[in-house]
Amino acid sequence: MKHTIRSIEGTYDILPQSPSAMHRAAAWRHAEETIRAVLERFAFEEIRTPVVEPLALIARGMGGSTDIVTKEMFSFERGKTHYVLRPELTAPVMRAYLQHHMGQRPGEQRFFYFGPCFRAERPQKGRYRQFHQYGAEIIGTNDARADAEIIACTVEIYRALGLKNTKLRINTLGDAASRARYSAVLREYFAPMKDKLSAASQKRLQSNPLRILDTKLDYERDLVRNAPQLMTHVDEESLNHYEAVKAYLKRVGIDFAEDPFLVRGLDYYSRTAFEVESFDIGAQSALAGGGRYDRLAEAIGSKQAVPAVGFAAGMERLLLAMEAQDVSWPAAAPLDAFLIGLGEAAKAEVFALAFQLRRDGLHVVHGLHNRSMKAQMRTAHRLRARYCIIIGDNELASRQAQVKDMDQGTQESVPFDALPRILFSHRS
RNA sequence: GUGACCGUAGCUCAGGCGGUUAGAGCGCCAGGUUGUGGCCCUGGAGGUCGGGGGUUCAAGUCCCCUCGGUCACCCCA
Repeated sequence: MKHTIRSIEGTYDILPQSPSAMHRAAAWRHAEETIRAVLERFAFEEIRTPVVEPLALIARGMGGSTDIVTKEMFSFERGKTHYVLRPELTAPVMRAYLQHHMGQRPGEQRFFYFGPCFRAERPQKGRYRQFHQYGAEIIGTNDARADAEIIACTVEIYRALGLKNTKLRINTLGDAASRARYSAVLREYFAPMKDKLSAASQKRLQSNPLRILDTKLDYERDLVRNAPQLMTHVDEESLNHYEAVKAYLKRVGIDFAEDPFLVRGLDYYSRTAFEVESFDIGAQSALAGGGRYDRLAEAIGSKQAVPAVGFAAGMERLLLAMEAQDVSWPAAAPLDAFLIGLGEAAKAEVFALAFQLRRDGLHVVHGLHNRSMKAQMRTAHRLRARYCIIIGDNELASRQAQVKDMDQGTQESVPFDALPRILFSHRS
């Protein structure tokens, strides 16, 4: 409680033991392994990109009017280079795709990622300054099946984890042109009632009127309710695309709700937009979100348009939801044996024996403190060791260890070289 | 960035209107067996009461500042 150095605000440690799933390594591993298994069944390939990226990638990729870019970036400069700790992974993945000319590989490209992201927001439940996202992208096709497959994969992961009490909402934003037309219509609609809008929404009127639609302020919702519908301004091709996506989802039995006011916050989205919400994790309820982003590649410098669709999901929120629903994870591998050496010569023997048993594939530990036998037995018990192996002068002389079964309380004499066989035989 | 609540041992928490050596339970360590765990008993270590300043004869307790935590707004995964 003195001036020990602490972790930075909004960051946290994941520990071997913790009552909360989010702070417990075993829960993370279980979630990660399940996620990877599903993603790999969907034929996504893992991609890993740097934690730092050029500022311009994020600023141009996500859009200059987004909150993330204008006030939530951890950025710094050295020399002439402006760096940013990545706030998300879609733009970096697209960057890698373009940089390595991955469009030259056969067919559309399917990637998944997992890693830390950074946003300088005020921490609260489900929101941290360093947080973790996993997600997947299908790059190189505008086929509606790609959209449907991304959405299906997003929810399939929750099914695989046994997560319930979630809701999938979908919408279409139309193409770039229809989105621009609709923005103009909205500006006209809201202009007369400008002074009734919140300060934030008044700014959005200029920068991105669509964002006013998903306001959470009650008095704004009333105004929004009567606003012109996005759907009536969406281009026909996008509407057809949307209908196709919905049909594919129905075909595989994915439940969804259409939400005409669902507008994703990032500028690069067009056409399909979707979000998965949990009702168990507080105000930051979005477990995952995504959509089509056919304009991102050009925004970050590609000469050609590259159609793409993807999702991103939050690990912390997933773990909070798992915890709320008592989703369990496999217990850690049990300890096969705890070795106790009494006397210097025996301790040396135990050290070597432990090494050999580990090489044989057994999970063993021996105490490194010079403590009493009683204390070591107690430790063995607390570590839930299946066996205790005791070696003193007598055992050293006869090359026979005392092997105590910690469940039965029985004890027998076992030759050193028979130890692996005995320990393995009692595994189950 | 804004707001509310909170900050006493490793953990969970007690500490009426300020009063002298700051407590409990659990955990940890040791002893009760010259080489044996769980239960029980005994003892011990561990706190500059988040930090700084102020009021007062006296501050864990009151005031101010500050740093953290939690939750919400906002925004998003």
